[in-house]
Amino acid sequence: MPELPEVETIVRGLRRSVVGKTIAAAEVRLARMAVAPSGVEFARALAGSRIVATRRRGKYAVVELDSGRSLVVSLRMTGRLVVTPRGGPDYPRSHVVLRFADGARLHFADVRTFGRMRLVEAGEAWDRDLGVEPLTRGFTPEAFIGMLAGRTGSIKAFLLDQRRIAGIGNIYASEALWEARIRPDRPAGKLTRAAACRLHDAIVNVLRRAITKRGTSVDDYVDAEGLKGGFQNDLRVYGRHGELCSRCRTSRIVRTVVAQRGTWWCRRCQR
DNA sequence: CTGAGATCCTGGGGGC
DNA sequence: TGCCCCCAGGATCTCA
Repeated sequence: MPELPEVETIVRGLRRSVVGKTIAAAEVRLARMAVAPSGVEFARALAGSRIVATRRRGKYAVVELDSGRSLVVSLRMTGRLVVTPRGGPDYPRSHVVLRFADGARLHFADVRTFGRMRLVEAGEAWDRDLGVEPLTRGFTPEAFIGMLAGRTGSIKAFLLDQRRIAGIGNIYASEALWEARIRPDRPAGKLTRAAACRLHDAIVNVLRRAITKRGTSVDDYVDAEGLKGGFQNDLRVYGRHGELCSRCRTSRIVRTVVAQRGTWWCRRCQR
């Protein structure tokens, strides 16, 4: 599942490979893919535009066009944005294709077709419901503590809520909670100050380390070049139920369900 | 406001 | 071993 580090890696790859290119044609091959505006209008609006920048907001990839509009891409679970060279083979399950004037192509491929593409106008507040970016100055320990106050839901659910902090998904929520030694089902508002500070640091650290390793490939994720990430080798709990905890080396990692999501943690280390 | 459940879709894992 | 069934999972919408 592409989360913040994976989308950041994709966006950096796109920055190198497609910024400056002009879209000759856009093709929506699978009609039921959620593309806005729909159908012919989407293709017509993109044709002739030049890509001027790519960036990330939460788990969204943003492709900025010279028209001032932006193409906002949500990859959900299995979405991919992969660039193929002129004359190269087609890409599997490529449901939306941007063909550039130089022959290269940007593929929006998605096995489960949950991904979405949306063309937004200049200045449109498409991200108004997204919370703070965890890797910016605005995400301070004090800000985090303030956000937690009074929240009765689990800290795991809080971390997954994109309206609070944008970009954390199931993998990095589990990893950050392990690093901070906090039970995933603890009520968010009940964390001690010290625990909240540990979690704040853990979130920032795990996301940064994952970006350094170009993201986590546990199932479908690949970057814009079609390459897997490397952070799956650094995961301490996610998907590792039954294995000994690498910190206490006493307790085995368990899998429970918290906030309707599979959650991996160490009963001994995380309180 | 807040939390829970349904929804979408398919590969792959678990169960028999 | 092989086959079939079931279900995870992010965001969004509806409902209590």
